[in-house]
Amino acid sequence: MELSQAVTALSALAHEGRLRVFRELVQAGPDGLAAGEVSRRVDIQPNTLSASLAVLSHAGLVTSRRDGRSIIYSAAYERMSQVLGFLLRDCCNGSPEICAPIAAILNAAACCGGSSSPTGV
Amino acid sequence: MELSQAVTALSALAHEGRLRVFRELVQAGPDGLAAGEVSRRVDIQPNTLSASLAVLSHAGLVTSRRDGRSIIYSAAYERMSQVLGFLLRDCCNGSPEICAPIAAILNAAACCGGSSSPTGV
DNA sequence: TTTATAATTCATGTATCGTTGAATTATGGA
DNA sequence: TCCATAATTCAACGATACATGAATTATAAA
Repeated sequence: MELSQAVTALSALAHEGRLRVFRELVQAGPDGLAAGEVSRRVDIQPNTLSASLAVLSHAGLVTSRRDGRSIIYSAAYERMSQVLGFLLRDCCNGSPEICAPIAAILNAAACCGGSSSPTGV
Repeated sequence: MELSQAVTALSALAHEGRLRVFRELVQAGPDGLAAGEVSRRVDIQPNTLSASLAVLSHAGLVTSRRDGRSIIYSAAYERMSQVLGFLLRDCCNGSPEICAPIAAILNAAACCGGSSSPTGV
């Protein structure tokens, strides 16, 4: 991932409405949600939401597919992990002990990061 | 971490110059760098850099201390991990298998996340 | 005290972003 | 075909963010 791509993704998330939308999709899981359903859940007008989804989509953070009259949006989990990986890259250059706690917090937040041993922190 | 704090942090990082500055500090380690040294390394004018560092500082992503005529800036590793954790929270609600790859990438990026077994991915 | 260095603050002009109402496109059902 | 629903696009106005040059504060050395 390049710097400009990371900036685009971070910019997309650096907005209250868009961050709420993104997290709603992240929590919704891989099946995603119709735009109208997102609009109702986060209480954002359809046209405003459409602009927000366009920004997230342009940043590669969500994908979409049509289903009848609805358009279903889903979080792009892989892209999200690339962005987070970019922020962490070389984080402990020269002093590995610094970012060990970071890895621990991330393992805890990613509820399925059970591949790491809790005691190893 | 609250939504508004996350937005503030993401906004601070959603800028090419500031992101370069932040990563430079992340890679520099806990000892940090003097503002002037950062200015030289990322090739940004002192006054512009000062504004960037102020934004990062306000977002809690860097800390500073005076040393003689210099002011030393350091990355706030804990804050960074809080932000990343916020983005990941509840990411696999209902389908844990989805975010397993995310945890794997993060463990790889955080070079010291060696507590997880590579084969466990 | 005077001078030089390090960094910040301030004012300003420009550019970009974000929301909204109205109009438009696309699909499904009567 | 005609109508209703779902979502997007467009134009426009207001607000916010950015970079820069000049001035200011803080520290150290002569």
